[in-house]
Amino acid sequence: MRLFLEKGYGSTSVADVLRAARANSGSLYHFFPAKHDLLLAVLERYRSEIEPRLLAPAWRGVADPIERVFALLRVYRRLLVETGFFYGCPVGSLALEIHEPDPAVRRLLAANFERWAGAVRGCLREAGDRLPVDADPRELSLFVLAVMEGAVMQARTHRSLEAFDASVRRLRDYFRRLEKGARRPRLRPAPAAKEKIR
Amino acid sequence: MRLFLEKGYGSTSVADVLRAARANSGSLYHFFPAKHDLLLAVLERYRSEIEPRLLAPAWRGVADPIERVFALLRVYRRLLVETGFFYGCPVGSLALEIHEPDPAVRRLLAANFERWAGAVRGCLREAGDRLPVDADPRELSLFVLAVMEGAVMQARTHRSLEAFDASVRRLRDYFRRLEKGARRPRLRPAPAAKEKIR
DNA sequence: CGCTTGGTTGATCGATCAATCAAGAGCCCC
DNA sequence: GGGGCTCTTGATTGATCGATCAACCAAGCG
Repeated sequence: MRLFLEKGYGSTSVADVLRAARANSGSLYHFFPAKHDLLLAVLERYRSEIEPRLLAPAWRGVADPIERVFALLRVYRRLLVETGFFYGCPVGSLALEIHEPDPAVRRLLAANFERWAGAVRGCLREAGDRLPVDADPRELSLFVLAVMEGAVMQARTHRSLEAFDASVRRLRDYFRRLEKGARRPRLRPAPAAKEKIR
Repeated sequence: MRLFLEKGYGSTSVADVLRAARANSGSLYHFFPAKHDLLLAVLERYRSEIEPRLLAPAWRGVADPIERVFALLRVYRRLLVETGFFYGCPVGSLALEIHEPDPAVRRLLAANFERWAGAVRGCLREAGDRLPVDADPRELSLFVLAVMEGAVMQARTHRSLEAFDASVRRLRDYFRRLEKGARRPRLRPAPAAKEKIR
């Protein structure tokens, strides 16, 4: 996982993996028939770790569903800073590196995106009527993912947070305007009869 | 350019280039000291072609500056469709593939982003007071680039336009709300005293 | 005609690539 | 103690990688 994140899939040789894992080629190939299966395993693990290793820490102490979206973005910001713009979103990097139309790999990349966006979607749904009815949570979640990936890409390229911070700020502005626009239908600020979905 | 776009830099062998160009290795290395310089030349050409080969056709017949932003996004949408989600943004793909901190390559990638975002920024400045004063054109242009790159990434991964269209729709919604919010200060629709910057 | 310059040819280099394989090690059950 | 199983060892394979090189070619010039 570390090597694919740092050097990408194609530029990581099996010898690199063997050295880092202090294993012999025979052992590796006993469990993974080909290098390709290593990528599949990495992508599966990323997917399974999105919830416990990414979302859970990011949302610790953050109850507000919309704030959670930005808390998630803050994790990527911190990752960029702490690694000197070396690590970005591993899934995004692999998604653009893999050009071959391998169905299994693409399905796993899509599953990673789907879980990420699905989590954001959950937040937006939880936000309920704070957002306008025409702000489809599904659309919005895909939009947030696009902004994150594009922002991380620019940050890594420029080795600067400017584009990242600018993008997050504009996204924040959008959400502010969405919330302001949603308050039109019901003007009563009373939180008493707030119906709970689910 | 075609090979780097289709297979990426690392997965394109010099032999691939030689075959496609019907040249011999000696000839290639006479002009390009190393494969690395091939990448530099490609990135320089991309940068110089942004204006004539991307912006000019995209904006033909589109006068409205804000519409031009979305006309630009439409080019990427068409590219995705016409190539069956094979081609995306070449600069974005290379930006995420190149992990080594090569200064020359990174500078050229950044220059490509800068020119793209700069063009969008020009549109936004031209839009003038149709946008709120607090909507910094620089921030907005980086935001638009992030959305484009993230949207293309998702489209290629899912082999579907859903995330792309959703992202563009949300960006459109954002601009609509920005325009609506900007109309507050000056309510007169008279275009007479419109001062022209530069 | 000889000589220079700019470019071409394609075999060849050592390194590295992903992947293989025969041999053996450790362990459990009988 | 011995068979059977899982897993490890590491040398080795053939292909491919980026890059080099001496030889060659054609146009230009005096």
